Amino acid sequence: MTPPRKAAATRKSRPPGQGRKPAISRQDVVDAALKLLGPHRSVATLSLREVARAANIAPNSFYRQFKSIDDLAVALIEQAGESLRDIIWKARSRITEGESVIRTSVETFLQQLQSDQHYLHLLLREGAVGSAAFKHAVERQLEFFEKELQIDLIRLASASKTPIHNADLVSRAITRLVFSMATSAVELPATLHPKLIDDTTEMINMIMVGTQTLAQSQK
Amino acid sequence: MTPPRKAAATRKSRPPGQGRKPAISRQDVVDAALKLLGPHRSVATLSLREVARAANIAPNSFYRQFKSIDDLAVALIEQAGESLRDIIWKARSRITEGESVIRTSVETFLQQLQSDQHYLHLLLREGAVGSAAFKHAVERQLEFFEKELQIDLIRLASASKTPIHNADLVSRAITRLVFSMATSAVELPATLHPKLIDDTTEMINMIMVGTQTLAQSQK
DNA sequence: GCTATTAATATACAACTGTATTTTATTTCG
DNA sequence: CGAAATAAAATACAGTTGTATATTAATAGC
Repeated sequence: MTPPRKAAATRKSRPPGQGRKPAISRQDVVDAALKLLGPHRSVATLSLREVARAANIAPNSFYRQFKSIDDLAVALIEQAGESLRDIIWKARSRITEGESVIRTSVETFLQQLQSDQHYLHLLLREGAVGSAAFKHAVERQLEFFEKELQIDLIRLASASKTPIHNADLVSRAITRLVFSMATSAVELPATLHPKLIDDTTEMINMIMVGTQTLAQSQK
Repeated sequence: MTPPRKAAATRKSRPPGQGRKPAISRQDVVDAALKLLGPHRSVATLSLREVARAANIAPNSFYRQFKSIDDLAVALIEQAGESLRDIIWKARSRITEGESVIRTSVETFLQQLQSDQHYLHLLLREGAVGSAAFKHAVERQLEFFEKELQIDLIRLASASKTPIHNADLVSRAITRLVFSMATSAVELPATLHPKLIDDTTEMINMIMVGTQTLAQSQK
């Protein structure tokens, strides 16, 4: 379908001198890889030739876009991160009502996971396997998530006069928890998703109550 | 009356009919695979031939011990689970003092991770990639961990008169958190481990305070 | 000793992998 | 146009993979 957003031009567009016009773009290769992947297929199992086949290019043409499969994987992760940031944004815009911030966010997150352009799964599962560059790329995206969450938490705290203790740890813990639970969701039948949402919400709630209690007792 | 019998074989003792004596055991193959693995090598990258080579057997002899590489992987996970249970036991025996239960446990966990017989890493990282059987095996070991933790939590709660709310969710959340943080530890230089222990301890502390506060407010 | 039974190896094969080298196609500029 | 430059494909190669089939080795019971 439509890739969520055009990837920021990581490569500067070369000055169009003379020569043959490129027939395929980096994004074409990424899209081909994405078609191969899915909730149950790991990026580690992709071979260069297979991706090239899916993109309808000769094996060697792959090298013109990426220097290796790992390079491709990193690009995939970065796009997944963008997709994730979209989701956060969506969740935020759905709040504002009198509803529970936590629950709404968790729901949005898991809904997006189901609708699935194969993006999120990469971030969920593959942070601990693969090349160093790959792992680092995943770590970076998670940190973005944590950062944004932390800002939200602080804003929320000052708005509702409920103090917060160690906002950085809170956001980190919540991030880890949500990602871990979401990973389980992928393997679960959809009928159990509501319970998983309940559970996750409750876990986060514990952390929030905990940090608030600690903040008050230290005042 | 019972005739003296030879001690039970390691795994499946096959009825000792006639025929050639086995030269290698399942465990030999597992050990060979373990030597290949390590904190930065995923089980997904093991090939049957490579394992056979490491075990000094012909590729086809592998099939006598395991029906596939996935089968081997499941066996690895189960042994990792046993190792994990040893760690828990060790952590428990180190408590009893007046020290913090949480901190001592987290410390023991991470120390074991460093000393490393390559076992734990499997459980930490690979729960979301690989075959369905493999993922299920990992999930099962994590559930063991959760179960034991839950029992501990309940015992602790009734001993210290501090009530606990949703002990199952608490143990699940803590398990996920610890595993996630431990996964990060593997990639981190050892100098940062103390901070990571501090952080993890604090996160767990938040959850504990949260559940206790909730339990009291609901009384 | 002979034979049945099992264990392990040897050989073979087709498929696939990553990449080096060569060839062809297409475009732009002088 | 023709030359230069670039993109893509074609060809080739050495390596690995999983497994099917056939062969050899060793043991236990008769």
